Amino acid sequence: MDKLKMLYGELQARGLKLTKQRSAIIKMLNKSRVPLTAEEIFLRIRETNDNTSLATVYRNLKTLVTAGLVVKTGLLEEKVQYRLASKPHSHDLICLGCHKVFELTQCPLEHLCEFIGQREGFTVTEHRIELYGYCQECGSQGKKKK
Amino acid sequence: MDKLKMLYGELQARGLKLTKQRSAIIKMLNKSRVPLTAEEIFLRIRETNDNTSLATVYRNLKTLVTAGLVVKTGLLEEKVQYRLASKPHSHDLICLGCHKVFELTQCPLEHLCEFIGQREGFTVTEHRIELYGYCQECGSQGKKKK
DNA sequence: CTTACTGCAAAAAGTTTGCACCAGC
DNA sequence: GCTGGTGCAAACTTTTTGCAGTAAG
Repeated sequence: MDKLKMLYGELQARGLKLTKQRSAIIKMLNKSRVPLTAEEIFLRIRETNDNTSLATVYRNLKTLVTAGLVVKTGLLEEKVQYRLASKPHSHDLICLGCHKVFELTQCPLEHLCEFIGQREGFTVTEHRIELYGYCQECGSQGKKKK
Repeated sequence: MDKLKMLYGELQARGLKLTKQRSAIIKMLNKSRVPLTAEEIFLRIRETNDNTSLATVYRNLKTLVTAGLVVKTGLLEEKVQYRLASKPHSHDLICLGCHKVFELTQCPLEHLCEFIGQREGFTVTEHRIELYGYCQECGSQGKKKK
């Protein structure tokens, strides 16, 4: 729950209010092992927090992405998904079987980035890595998905 | 133009026909330095190739993505974009200034992947890396975008 | 109090689909 | 010729917006 406090701090630092709906969205994303679509967030929030509108979810996701607290994913999926931005430089291991997301706490590119940038004459300011495959549980089944 | 031939071969190998529209889409993606949205492709194709429908562009993009010839990108942009799948394991340097995409011909993760996978108990079958920053021309301007 | 945030309903944007016709192989 | 591909228009899904009312700081 420490992470949540930090996030709330981030919000206030940017002059954003901490509304019931906004905090619900953040909590939901924080709780989920899997990235969520806007609609999924909406549905889950609604279970506890009665009248909440999908429009608000969209508005907040946009705000949070702009604020850098949330990132989009899901290029391999049908729909755009959202998840909390990870701590600086952790990346994702995404299981094609169960769709869980495992975080790499150590960035494998950290040191490579500068080097690559220099070689290509490019100033790398940000990077995104997604590793796809199968986690231990989904193991070698391989074809399981869908 | 060698690349195009290869792609066409890929198509036929999968029993997909090489229609005028399909080839136009591929050429367009091949020509562009920047990933394109479905609509952009449609508009550009239409300039030369009269009556073409947006629906066909969507259908083909879907087919091509499934066939593995095209990939989605654009998590940092508003809309989903498409580009030709790169040769096995090249990755992207994406300029935040001019939006051009530079390809890394050498995969920095190649050897790291297995290692990471093992350490995390994860079988990595695929990965996606996007490096963002500024290319030489856009250089240190830094704030240029928008 | 002030200003940002919200819900609702309506609108816009993006994507898919049914159908009759057409074109690669 | 057969089968998959296409254009068009309509349907659908996803996302955005205007507005009046509400709540956080």
